Amino acid sequence: MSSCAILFIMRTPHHPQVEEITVEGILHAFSDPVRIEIFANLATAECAKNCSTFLNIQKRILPKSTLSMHFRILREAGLIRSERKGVELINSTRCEELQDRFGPMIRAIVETYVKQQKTV
Amino acid sequence: MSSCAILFIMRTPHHPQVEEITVEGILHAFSDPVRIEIFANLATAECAKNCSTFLNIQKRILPKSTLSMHFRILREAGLIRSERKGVELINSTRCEELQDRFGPMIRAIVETYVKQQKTV
DNA sequence: TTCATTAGTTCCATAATTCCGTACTAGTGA
DNA sequence: TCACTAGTACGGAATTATGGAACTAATGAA
Repeated sequence: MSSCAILFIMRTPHHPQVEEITVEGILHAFSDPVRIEIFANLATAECAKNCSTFLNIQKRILPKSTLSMHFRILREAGLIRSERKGVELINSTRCEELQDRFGPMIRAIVETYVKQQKTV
Repeated sequence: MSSCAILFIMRTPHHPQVEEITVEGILHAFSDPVRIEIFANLATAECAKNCSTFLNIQKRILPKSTLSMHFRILREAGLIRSERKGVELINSTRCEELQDRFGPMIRAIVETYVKQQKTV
């Protein structure tokens, strides 16, 4: 049973319950330029995206392991959902679930960030 | 002239121009529980407060040097203004200056944080 | 003056995080 | 079975945070 749990670590990554999500956790996740860029991109995108979409981000190439870490932090903060589809991990925001408690805050952050990026 | 500048380092701490302030900087400043607590407290307070007001915060006693660093980060992110008044440093938010570019975001963050603290 | 006191800052050694190269696992398709 | 692709785990290097001790700057009393 425990070996089974270990086997599944790479299959279904852990997502916190909505009640476990905190403002501090969200703000820490957003405190990195790469992560807020990823989230803003996912939030304004038409469809979910895999991790490798972001290997090129903010004018530099990120190592896979670094990118993996950024996705883990966004996931553990409760901001995104990652689902395995074949060999890929498909990422989307959890905006609907977060709407009640964090909706206005997250929307304001993303809007302000996107507006800033346009002017720079 | 340069020695004069050095002399004044401990008198008037540096505050960035509004144009220099960034979303990432603000979110990094807010990513620490102590700092968001300080800012929320200043934002909802009737009057400006000195640093030592916060030596006791979040159920623990902070060393002066740590507190000093937290204020510096809030200041350098452009979130607060610190003005010397005698032996004290009087801190207040820069909400009015920030209103145009960051008002809605900061308000949403503080509101969400304050609401969370009430329920916990 | 000089001394004591208070409020913050700076310095620096240690602790904790983050970053990233390498080796790995898991799924797919030939 | 093998090669390939997508992503994770591990561990050391680089960076950042923490906090004690020594410091500066203002004030007020003797």
